[in-house]
Amino acid sequence: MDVFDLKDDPYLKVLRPLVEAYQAIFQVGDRHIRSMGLTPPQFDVVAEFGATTGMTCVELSQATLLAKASLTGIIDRLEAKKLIERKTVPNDRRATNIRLTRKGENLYRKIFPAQANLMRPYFEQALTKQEITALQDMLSQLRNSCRREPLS
Amino acid sequence: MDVFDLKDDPYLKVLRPLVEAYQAIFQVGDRHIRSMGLTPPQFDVVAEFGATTGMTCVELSQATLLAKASLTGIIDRLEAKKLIERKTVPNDRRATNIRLTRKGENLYRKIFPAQANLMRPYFEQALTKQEITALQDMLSQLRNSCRREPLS
DNA sequence: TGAAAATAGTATAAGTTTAAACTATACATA
DNA sequence: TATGTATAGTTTAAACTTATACTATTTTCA
Repeated sequence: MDVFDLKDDPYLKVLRPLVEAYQAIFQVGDRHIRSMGLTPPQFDVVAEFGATTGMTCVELSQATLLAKASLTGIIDRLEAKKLIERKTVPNDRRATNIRLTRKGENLYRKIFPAQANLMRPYFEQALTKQEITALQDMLSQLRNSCRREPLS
Repeated sequence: MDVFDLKDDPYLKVLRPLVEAYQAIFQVGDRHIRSMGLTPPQFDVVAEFGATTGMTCVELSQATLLAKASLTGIIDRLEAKKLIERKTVPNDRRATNIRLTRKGENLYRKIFPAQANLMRPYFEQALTKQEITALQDMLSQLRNSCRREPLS
């Protein structure tokens, strides 16, 4: 076990601000999403379909960062609300094409811009354009580092 | 609804890197935590008790950022593992003092430094000291902004 | 070709999250 | 002091997450 001053530990320094920012951001957004009758993961799915003509479950999983196993239930409930539909894929009987219904598209056109408009001021009042770019870069660095094996 | 180029939207620019970094960081840490027989929230609770002589449920909730209602079950399971114990508080019969058992302290002394040592290299290889400080500041800004009402 | 390996989607179980309501106790103040 | 209000912790129900395993298909390649 290394000798290390915990007050200077980069992990411990970033962890709490990261969790607090993450929670605060989603607390604002989630309240709005729930008021529209969706749960946050359900919104993620609807939001992802934007201009597309549908995706398979695996593609949707990659796009939304939701686990494949979680999607089964989320899609079930969106289907029950008649917001999306599952269709068979011609050349692969394992796969499913999932897409918005007419009703789902209407909801998308309403809820997605509203969500972006709701969140934008919180970001604009907190950070300059340069800071946004810097933040974006540092978070990407961190993500890449954690996906690689560590040096030591 | 504002006219706005979505490609420049600070919210949309930061959101995905934030979620990806968050997931990648916790994916590394969580694997380690589970290998020690704890779930991530259970680890958070054990880690929080460090040098303390115990806390109430509300204090623990503030310290760990876990919801009060979630803590009931988490504490139940940690108590079943004999890692923490609930004791009554002298002057307030509503409150409960929660603290590590001997067994829980031993686990804490082992698992907390191990976790910090595991995560440190990923952060050190991703960001300089200055960047760590900048990241910390920007995340705090964002948190504060989201906790305030928006300007507009 | 035909068996092994990979893939798509679903199922399962344990644990967590959220919002909401509820119980018991403490506090405030009229 | 009585009564309303706040607080601590728990409970409930619905949805989600994770790891794991399973079914049905497709792909690979010996």
